[in-house]
Amino acid sequence: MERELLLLGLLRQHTMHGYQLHELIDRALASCTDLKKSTAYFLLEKMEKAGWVTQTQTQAGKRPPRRVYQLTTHGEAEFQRLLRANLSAHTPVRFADDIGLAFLDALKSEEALALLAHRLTALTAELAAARAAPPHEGRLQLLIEHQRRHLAAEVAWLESVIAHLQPSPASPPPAAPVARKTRRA
Amino acid sequence: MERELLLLGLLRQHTMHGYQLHELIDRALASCTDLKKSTAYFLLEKMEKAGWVTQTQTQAGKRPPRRVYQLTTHGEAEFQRLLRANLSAHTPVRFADDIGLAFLDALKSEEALALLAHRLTALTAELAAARAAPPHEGRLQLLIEHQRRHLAAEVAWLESVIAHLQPSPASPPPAAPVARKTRRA
DNA sequence: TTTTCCATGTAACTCGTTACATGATTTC
DNA sequence: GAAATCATGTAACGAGTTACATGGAAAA
Repeated sequence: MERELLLLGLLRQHTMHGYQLHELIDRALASCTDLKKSTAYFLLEKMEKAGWVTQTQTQAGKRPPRRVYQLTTHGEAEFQRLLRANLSAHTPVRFADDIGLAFLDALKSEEALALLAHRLTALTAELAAARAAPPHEGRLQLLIEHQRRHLAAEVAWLESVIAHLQPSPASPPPAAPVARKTRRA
Repeated sequence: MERELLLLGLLRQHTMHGYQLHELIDRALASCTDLKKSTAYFLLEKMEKAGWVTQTQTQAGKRPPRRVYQLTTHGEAEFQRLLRANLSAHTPVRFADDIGLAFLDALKSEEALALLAHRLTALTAELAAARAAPPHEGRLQLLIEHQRRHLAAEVAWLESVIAHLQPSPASPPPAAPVARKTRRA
């Protein structure tokens, strides 16, 4: 529901059309969240059907008319509801790219280190990008700040993993896939 | 692909059936990742079709036969491929529950604080749970450790947000859908 | 004049979850 | 004898992405 919340929250401040919303999110919030164009359009349509927003066409030359959206009273109520739900709950974070760490020993430690070094580069670049982003108005700054803190912590973490990985030797696969005899109940 | 990687990695160590895999993940890795039963079964079937694993039935009384899976050579190759991809890349993390923070000003600060306090409770509980989890073998411990570190950082972050939120007064909705006199940019 | 930007949309697809169904077996 | 556990599955749905299609306007 957080995408709906985002759209409603933005629309609450200014009426906007889909392209505009997508662009705003893509520019200002790229480091924190993302919302594909198709998703934005889809969601806006859905919210209109649900009566959360209304739509007003404004023509500009002969291009596709802008569908400018505006919150309804019902939409405002939904916003309040979603906001409270969002603020009061914590959504656990899953680190998809941690899974590989569980199987580090499947690789020679040199290679593992090289791969993690590569990851560290990517991570550092992301942190740099997040730091480079211009300051944002009001509470938006909170999100950016959070992301920065988080990324910095991730860099530190990854560096420590790499550091602790140095002294271990190579280990070949533990249980070969060809093995036949092995059976377990 | 990280779910496939996880299954392959576990199957590489011991041959196992779906129920067993799900249980292992649900018990040992609950704080780091999750994998629903249906997903596990589905993935195993998919991987079998793809030739990454083979399946051996073992009957136990009259219950549904255990389908015990084992890596093939092809599966081992895939595992290696997925592992490298996983280790070398960084997957950006999105904090879904940050969105609400952007719109904190839509609520009276008392209420915002109460909601965030509620979130903090949930977060603290999660941290406690992560800390309570028993130590795990080998590299698995890395994941647990990461999650713990992360959660601790999140607690600190949330506490700082709450602390900085204290001194600000109430602010009514900035641009009401019904159109009031009050407007702010 | 060619590229980029504006502005919309649709269809197919992937991934994963929910909810349901089955039936033996062990535990209380 | 009831409840939890073992062990499998299926069907429907939901959310979101990808890739595609359209066409005028502005900028290079």
